[in-house]
Amino acid sequence: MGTTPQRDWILHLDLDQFIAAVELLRHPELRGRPVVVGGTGDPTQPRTVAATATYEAREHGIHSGMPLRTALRRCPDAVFLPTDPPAYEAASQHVMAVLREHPVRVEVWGWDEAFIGATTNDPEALAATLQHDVRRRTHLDCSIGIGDNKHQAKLASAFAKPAGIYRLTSDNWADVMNDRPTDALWGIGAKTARKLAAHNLRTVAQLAAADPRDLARHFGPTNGPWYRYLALGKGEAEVVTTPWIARGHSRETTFTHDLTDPGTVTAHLTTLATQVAHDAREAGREITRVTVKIRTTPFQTRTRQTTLTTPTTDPATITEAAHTTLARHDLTRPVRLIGVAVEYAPTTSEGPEPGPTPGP
DNA sequence: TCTGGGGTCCTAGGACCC
DNA sequence: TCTGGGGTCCTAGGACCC
Repeated sequence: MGTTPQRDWILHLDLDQFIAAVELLRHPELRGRPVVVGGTGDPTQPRTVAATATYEAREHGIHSGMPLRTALRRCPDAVFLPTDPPAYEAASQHVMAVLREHPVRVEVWGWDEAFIGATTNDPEALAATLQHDVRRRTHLDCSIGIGDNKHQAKLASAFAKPAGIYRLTSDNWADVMNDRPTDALWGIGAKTARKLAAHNLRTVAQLAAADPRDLARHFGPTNGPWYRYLALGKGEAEVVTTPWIARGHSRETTFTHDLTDPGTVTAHLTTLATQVAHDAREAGREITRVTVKIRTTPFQTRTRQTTLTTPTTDPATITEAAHTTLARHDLTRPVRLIGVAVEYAPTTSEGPEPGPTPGP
């Protein structure tokens, strides 16, 4: 029989409709109905958006990110459920544990995604085995993309939906990708696609053929050449199984009604700063920088930051830094959102790690 | 469609030092 | 007196992703 030699592959597993799927497992009676998950589940609450919507809800034009009030208007019969992050975390961990029982390397990428490194001569057979096992053990469907690197595998899993398997490697990259718009690439969004189009770079093929020096001039020394690298179907191929070490942490709140009283603003800031300091202590991390984010009525967002003289875990120091940073904001307009973000000192065990994005 | 929350990385300009 | 060039750190903003 035809023997294909073993080699390394990157798989990308994407759980289909993850949040909706978890909710439907808990509420089987809702299967087949339009369901929208978001916020506290109250669709009359302003400034709350959908985390996800089932296929039945999508048929009414509802999609994730849409305000719940709009979703309610489009589909008054829809069922609205609150988000339950701990439930999704638990379901995610179950899936990841199932994957790790197989002879593969698993890199968790959020709740509903994972990159999988494997050495095999039949990646489709491996993908099918993983799909069946995840389905059998967790009752969740997933799509799996197969590639030579993470970028290819990630795009392939989208082509595999729903619950399928798709292979996108350097062999078929040009055939599959060349005529697609540049924002089909993982890392190029609407804004960058528009800027590229202004330079007559509309398709993946055009971007791949562009001069890297021109790209560097127009889009920056790192990003410009990186875009072409993406268009050529290249990407990171190393699967990192060690847990991710966070660079920082943040908490923010959008108020259903704008704050106009300065005392209320500072009170909310204290709450957020205390929370963030507590989170950092919980994680055993020292804080080096504090950023205060303010969004005012015409949806204008501003940040001010303070670098601490000494890294600290002391909540009083963090809260005080947040307040002096807030004082540098212009607070003449009603406040829609307050956020506090902190940056962590690198952990002593290892220095700064290379990020998941850009590279050469 | 009046627009969430939590992350990561890059860029550009200015300060400051050698 | 007027000039250079490099390096690093800090700040604010922006883009992208889940």
